[in-house]
Amino acid sequence: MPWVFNDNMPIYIQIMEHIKMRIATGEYKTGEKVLPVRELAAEAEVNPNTMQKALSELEREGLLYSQRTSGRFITEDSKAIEHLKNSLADEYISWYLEKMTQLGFSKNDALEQLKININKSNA
Amino acid sequence: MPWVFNDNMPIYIQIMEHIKMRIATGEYKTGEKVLPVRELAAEAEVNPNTMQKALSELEREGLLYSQRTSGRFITEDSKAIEHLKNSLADEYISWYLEKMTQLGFSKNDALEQLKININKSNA
DNA sequence: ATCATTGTATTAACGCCATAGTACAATAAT
DNA sequence: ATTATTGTACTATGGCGTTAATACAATGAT
Repeated sequence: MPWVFNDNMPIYIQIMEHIKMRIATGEYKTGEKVLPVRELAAEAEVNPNTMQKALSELEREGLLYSQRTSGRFITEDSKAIEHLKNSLADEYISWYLEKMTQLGFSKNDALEQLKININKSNA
Repeated sequence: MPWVFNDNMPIYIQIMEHIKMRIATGEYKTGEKVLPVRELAAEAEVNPNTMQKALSELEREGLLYSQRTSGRFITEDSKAIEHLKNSLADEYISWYLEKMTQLGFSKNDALEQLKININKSNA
């Protein structure tokens, strides 16, 4: 499965978001070992240095930890993972409301437009 | 009113979005003259070259046009402006649904979470 | 003990973004 | 006619992101 990046944001930031998403949804499980940097880099078709940068940032944020030579693992702090999922969701909701408000929609309009879009794609 | 930028995207891209928003909402009206590059740059606290880049990109997209020395103007194509507003809204909606879906929410969950957030902030 | 695997560090090169400073061409204002 | 204003172009500099290539240290596997 190819990792998709866009050009207006640093790749390493997008990798971080990608991995956060996988942790938040439980696709990467608590304490689970992740693939070695070099393999992840190959999978994402990215330079190992770039992957390393993303991973060490995630480590700094406490979502991963590495053991010198046995590999790198997802945090065992399940509260942190729960918190991650909630804060991502909050982030997305706030962003949506903010943008729609800037566009001139009220909050209820923003809700309505979402409803309409969902119903449309169900038809 | 200070223009707010974040660090993970080129400033000129963010300026483009900022101005698109103003055009879409009608804050900048059809055919209206916009401030000279240098003044916009000063207002945004950005280098004139950066503002120039954003403006010429918007011109390439047909949202602005410039007359050699009399200044720069908002497009008079009101259909394009209407289309801009719709496509921005669609973009925001799709993005929200996509992210929430990736996080493991169903579309209806995404709707519910939005409702909850709106009610919370009204309380 | 040896070897492969792991995370990590370092150096070099290139491109894009942003700033700074300067200049020019066309036109509007006087 | 002269001047100010406008968009535009150009050069140089610095920083960050990305790739490439290489190397080292620690440990697990054999």
